Amino acid sequence: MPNILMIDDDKDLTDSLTLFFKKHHLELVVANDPLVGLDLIGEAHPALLLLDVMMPKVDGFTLCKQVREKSALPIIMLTARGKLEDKIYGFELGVDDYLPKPFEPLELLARVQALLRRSELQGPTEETLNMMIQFSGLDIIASQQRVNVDGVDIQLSGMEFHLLHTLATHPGKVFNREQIIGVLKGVEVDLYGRAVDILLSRLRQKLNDSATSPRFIKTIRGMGYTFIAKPL
Amino acid sequence: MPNILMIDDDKDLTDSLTLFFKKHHLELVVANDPLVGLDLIGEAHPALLLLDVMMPKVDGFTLCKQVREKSALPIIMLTARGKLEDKIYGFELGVDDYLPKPFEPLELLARVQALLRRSELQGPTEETLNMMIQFSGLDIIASQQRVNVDGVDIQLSGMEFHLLHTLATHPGKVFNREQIIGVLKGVEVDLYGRAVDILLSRLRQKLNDSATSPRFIKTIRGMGYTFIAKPL
DNA sequence: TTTCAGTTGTTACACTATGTTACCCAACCT
DNA sequence: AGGTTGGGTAACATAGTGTAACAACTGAAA
Repeated sequence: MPNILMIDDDKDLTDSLTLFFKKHHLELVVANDPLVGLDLIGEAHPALLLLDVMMPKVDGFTLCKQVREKSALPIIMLTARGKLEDKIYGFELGVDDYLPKPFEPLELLARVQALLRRSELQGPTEETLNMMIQFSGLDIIASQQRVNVDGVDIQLSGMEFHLLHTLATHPGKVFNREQIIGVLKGVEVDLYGRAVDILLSRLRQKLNDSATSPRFIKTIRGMGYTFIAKPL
Repeated sequence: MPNILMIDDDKDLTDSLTLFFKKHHLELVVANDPLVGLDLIGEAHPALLLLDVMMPKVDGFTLCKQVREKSALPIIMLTARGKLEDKIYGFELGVDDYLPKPFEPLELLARVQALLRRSELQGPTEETLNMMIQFSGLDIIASQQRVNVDGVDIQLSGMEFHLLHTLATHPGKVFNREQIIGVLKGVEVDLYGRAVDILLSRLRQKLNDSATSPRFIKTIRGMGYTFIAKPL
């Protein structure tokens, strides 16, 4: 179930599209405030971004630039400015498609699906392939799901790796259990037992880490867990 | 230099666009006859297809269908028929973008570049299909269906090869079992047993790979399989 | 046609990753 | 201190995966 983030201050539009997309088995996550939207990209991990141009505070072009600095997230730009120069400018910023308002919801849907179809075939980029996350005593080779502690390769299960990767890419950020479950399972679980704790416990064992005097993952009582390894 | 195939019977248009694209460092290969165009796809190995809808002999929709049966070649449809239903129909056939005539050449160029940008991230272009795919310890020669592991040629069955090729051209992408069955059989099947698992198991044996500490194909529990070989 | 070899699918059972329960301890309160 | 809460993890329960062994299919040769 791919989820799609729409950043647009027009609440009427976002409301009606949410409904429309749901009918077609797509989940639309909405941010009516562009700054909130930017945060949501990191949290909701959308498969595609629908971006309005004219918004208060930050305009869509600027937002687009910021997103593109970090990721190849598919973007469709929506705007009342249908002038050629605007379109060209949008495409130059790295937008994938540009649809002038007002548009038919069906056409938007078709374009969204076409772009998803195209980008789902996509593997990681060259940089991602060789990317390593390194800390003192801990190397994580993301593309191969390999982890090395103090020079020794260790074998993590899929979930353990995913969890470690998530924490390690956000050092210092405290994740609570719901967020962790959310990241690991996709977004929709609210009932869980101690699964996260056990997972953490097993991960620590394999990392040779201790709960009481942690080197990599620290427990924040009443809150969750956070990554504290020393940078290299 | 990516080359682009345009199939359109309007010679004035194709001539002027050829010139225009050349100015922008893109080579446009033209077929004014749709049947010739279909042949050219196999010969010129274009990176992208510009397709007119209304042509004598064969219409663009039919042509599009035929192309999509064989490949994921990026397609932009160009047509005077700008009605919603036409667009929807086009997208349903697997088109990537749909631009109503008359259009500004600059807009077409921007859309072509956007689509190339997107699909180049993606993995195999048509040319790649005939080339060698190489990873550390693994060579795949697609045109000859030959595979070499650590310097030793190994003998794969048709399905095993097809599977390996599919995974290897999308490193990092997780394929679930339905997708794998779909790719291998060409049909969407939802009933299946453990056929995929067995196929994988046999492939791993021949590749000298292990399920528990994989070098080439990793299992993602509850999801499917993904290719993780080290790039060369 | 039969026969054979190679390929693909099914069944069955072993194993592993993950989730649940339960109990204990540490941290944080009066 | 005693009590309460949240976290660590051992031990068990379950579901997803690996693969051996057999069955069915395919196509080529006899």
